[in-house]
Amino acid sequence: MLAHAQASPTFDTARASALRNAPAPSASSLEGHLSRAPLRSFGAKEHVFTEGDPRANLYRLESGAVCLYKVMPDGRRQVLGFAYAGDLIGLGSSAEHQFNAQATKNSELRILPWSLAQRIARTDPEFGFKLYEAAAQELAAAHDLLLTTGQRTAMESLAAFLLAMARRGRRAKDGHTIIDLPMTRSDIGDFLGLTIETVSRTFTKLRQLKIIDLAQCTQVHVLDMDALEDLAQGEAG
Amino acid sequence: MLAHAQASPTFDTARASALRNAPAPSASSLEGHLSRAPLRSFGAKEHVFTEGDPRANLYRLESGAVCLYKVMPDGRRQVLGFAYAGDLIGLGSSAEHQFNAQATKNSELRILPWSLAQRIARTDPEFGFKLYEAAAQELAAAHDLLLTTGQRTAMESLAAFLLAMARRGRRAKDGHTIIDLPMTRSDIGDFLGLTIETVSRTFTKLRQLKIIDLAQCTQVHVLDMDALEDLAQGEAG
DNA sequence: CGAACCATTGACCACCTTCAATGCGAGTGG
DNA sequence: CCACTCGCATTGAAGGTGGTCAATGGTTCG
Repeated sequence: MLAHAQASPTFDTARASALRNAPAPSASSLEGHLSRAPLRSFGAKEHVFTEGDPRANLYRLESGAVCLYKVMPDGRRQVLGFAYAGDLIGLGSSAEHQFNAQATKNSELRILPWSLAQRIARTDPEFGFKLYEAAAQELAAAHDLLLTTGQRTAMESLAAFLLAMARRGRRAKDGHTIIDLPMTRSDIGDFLGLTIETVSRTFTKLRQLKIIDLAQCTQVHVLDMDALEDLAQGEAG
Repeated sequence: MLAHAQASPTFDTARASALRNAPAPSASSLEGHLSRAPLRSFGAKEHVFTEGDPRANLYRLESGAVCLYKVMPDGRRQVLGFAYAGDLIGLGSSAEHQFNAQATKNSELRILPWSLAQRIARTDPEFGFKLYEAAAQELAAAHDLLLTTGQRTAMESLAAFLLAMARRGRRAKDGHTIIDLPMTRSDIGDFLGLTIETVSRTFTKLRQLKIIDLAQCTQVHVLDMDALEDLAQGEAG
């Protein structure tokens, strides 16, 4: 019998936390090169790149937030994740980007041309391995999201999502956690594979269950963290 | 206005094709080390590793097929992908495996301890970059699957899945493609986020629409490839 | 031959979507 | 200052897609 370890509902969209968690805090080669790379600003709603663009650069988000998504011909959208400060953007193996990256607010990114990156990778053994760790981190996040879109109900999805956001926000106040949601209901819906109406209704249900409280629609107070965790794992009715 | 490039319904589960497509056919370092790594056999239904196991080894599948999946506490299962000969298994950034890998038939895998891999990566610049490319390839597959589980209908999902399988099988006969499905309806369902009943019913509908024909339940004849492609992109009723 | 597993089909129903109306807040211009 | 608009969130009603439960048939294996 297979020992089913708990599937952790992390959605850890921290794309380069492998980097941040590096055992050696001495500036890694990737870190070193990136910190010297030129900085560019993007306005809210501006695209860093779109699907089909040549994959010319590796980016690191310095400030702001970026939404990664795919679209179908009829406009249906799947959000793949959100990037925050410190995250690498533009990892991939093909010649062209396979998804879109759009700043959700004013953002600053460091830009490292892939041509240069490949040159570095050829001489610096650590560099390629750092890239690998960042990609593997993203892969784990994608796998977590797959569990949600494929198996979880709307309630379970939103609970798992809120837990993941709580884990990166972690602003505690008078006992219970406060979560800031720097994205719209539409972003959340397209992330979880739900409509905005379902997202909104599920927020309402969570409020009625006294599990969360909504100060504004962008700020969630977690009243019962245990219940939220049970919900995310499908252990509640 | 954003130029919406066609979202390619690939599901390219070929995990290490970055490797196979390497421009230099000269044995890469990864290739070289792996070809010298010890070989181990796994019987059908045997697990290569399970979620929570220490991530001790990097594997390459030499023959057979391996199913990668996550499970929820109540038994719901999400298949993340299928690995075939040549694919790398066991990529990740955490200390423990975050999903299960189960041989679906008798399989042989080469085993390279991560401790050794990290030592190689420290000296061989190409090695880490190859790992990165393999991880990025898997990431793209996961993103494609997300589009399916998150946005596509059952019909669209199955069409996209069949197209992806056709792309890797490609056995043509008297004009139309033949697809072999080396997995059960349950595997397909858990992959696409559907139940086996829905998968079965959707196969039946595709047959009634004269888009496919089912010789056996494991062999699909594609009668109308264009219609299948339209379906996968949501461009048909 | 029986057992076990898998696939198919049917009936029913629940969850989520769709369509629609309302409310709310920010930004803009009269 | 206020009316207007626009975008976003919420809520309601109706409908459909896919899930659940159940029965049947086919295939493989012991």
